[in-house]
Amino acid sequence: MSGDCDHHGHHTHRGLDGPALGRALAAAEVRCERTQDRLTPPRRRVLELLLAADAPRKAYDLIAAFGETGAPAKPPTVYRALEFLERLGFAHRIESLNAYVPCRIDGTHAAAFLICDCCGEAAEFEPDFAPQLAAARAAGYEVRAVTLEARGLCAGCRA
Amino acid sequence: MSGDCDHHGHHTHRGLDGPALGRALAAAEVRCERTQDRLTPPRRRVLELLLAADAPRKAYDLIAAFGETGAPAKPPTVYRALEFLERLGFAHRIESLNAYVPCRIDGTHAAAFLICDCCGEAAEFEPDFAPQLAAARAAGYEVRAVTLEARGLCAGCRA
DNA sequence: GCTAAGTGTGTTATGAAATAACATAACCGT
DNA sequence: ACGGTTATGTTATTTCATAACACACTTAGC
Repeated sequence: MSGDCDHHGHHTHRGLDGPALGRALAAAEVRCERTQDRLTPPRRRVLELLLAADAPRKAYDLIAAFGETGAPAKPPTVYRALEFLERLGFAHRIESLNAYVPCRIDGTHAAAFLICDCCGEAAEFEPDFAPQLAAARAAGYEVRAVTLEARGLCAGCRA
Repeated sequence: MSGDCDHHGHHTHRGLDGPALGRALAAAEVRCERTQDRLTPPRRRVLELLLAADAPRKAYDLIAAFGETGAPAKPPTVYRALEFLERLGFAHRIESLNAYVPCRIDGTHAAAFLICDCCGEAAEFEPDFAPQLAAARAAGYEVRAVTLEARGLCAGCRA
């Protein structure tokens, strides 16, 4: 599925680097300071890896890439960091991919993705969950978090 | 999360048994005959286990429960059956639970669930994905399947 | 009826994803 | 300094899922 797509050269790199990456990390620092949360080195490193990536990243990819010197991390290090980042809304887990992306929209407990089955890209979009939330309320549910994952083909891979 | 909920005795059993179970299986047979698909013994057995369950069922639970005599199945047997049942719309995988439920609504490639973090129940509801599909189209995506999973508390566990 | 293609199953083994459990260290209010 | 709380390091294990290959069943064409 991911990686199937080498029949086009259409992929814009979404990963951040250099100054843009630094700014994003700095912004995260600021947000954490405000809420008294601690963007510790392992958390910051995992966020950096997510922000720099062009596509959803698997936990074990992050584990392998964790050490700047090439040394891998231990799994709990990365899973704990991911848990923190998700909790604060800096990252999302894409369940149907077992992979993680940095949040690109900043809606805290709701996320929606368009996932291309051909090239593996996952585009986050602003979700309008009004009808679903209404249905949930009608059923007596108190909703705390919602995720939507749509699988299909992106514009580039359809062509 | 699942199983946390013994503070109420409010859970209606949703699992089918006896005649109702037989009718559901017979209906599945008919649907398969129409489309020239084969509801073979292992597929039928896994569907039966799902239909009889009161809650989402894990793959390895199904594996353990597979044999009528207590003998477990081999993992591929069950995973293949689940793949078939999902493909035909008889079952859904709930990604955030790594678990499976029988389809209770019969909308083929869309599914939406309200999942109670307290008691583990997963209620399927009729999804209205119009706003999300519109957003996808606007982004140039061709959507093939959508799933939505809302986590929270069911009416019983809120009380 | 034979046979070849396609589909489904049985089986062994392995790979991938996530967490349990416990020890150690850093932070922070008093 | 102290004790509570939060975070990390480390080992090991558990849970989830699939690869690979042999065998069996169905079925369409001959």
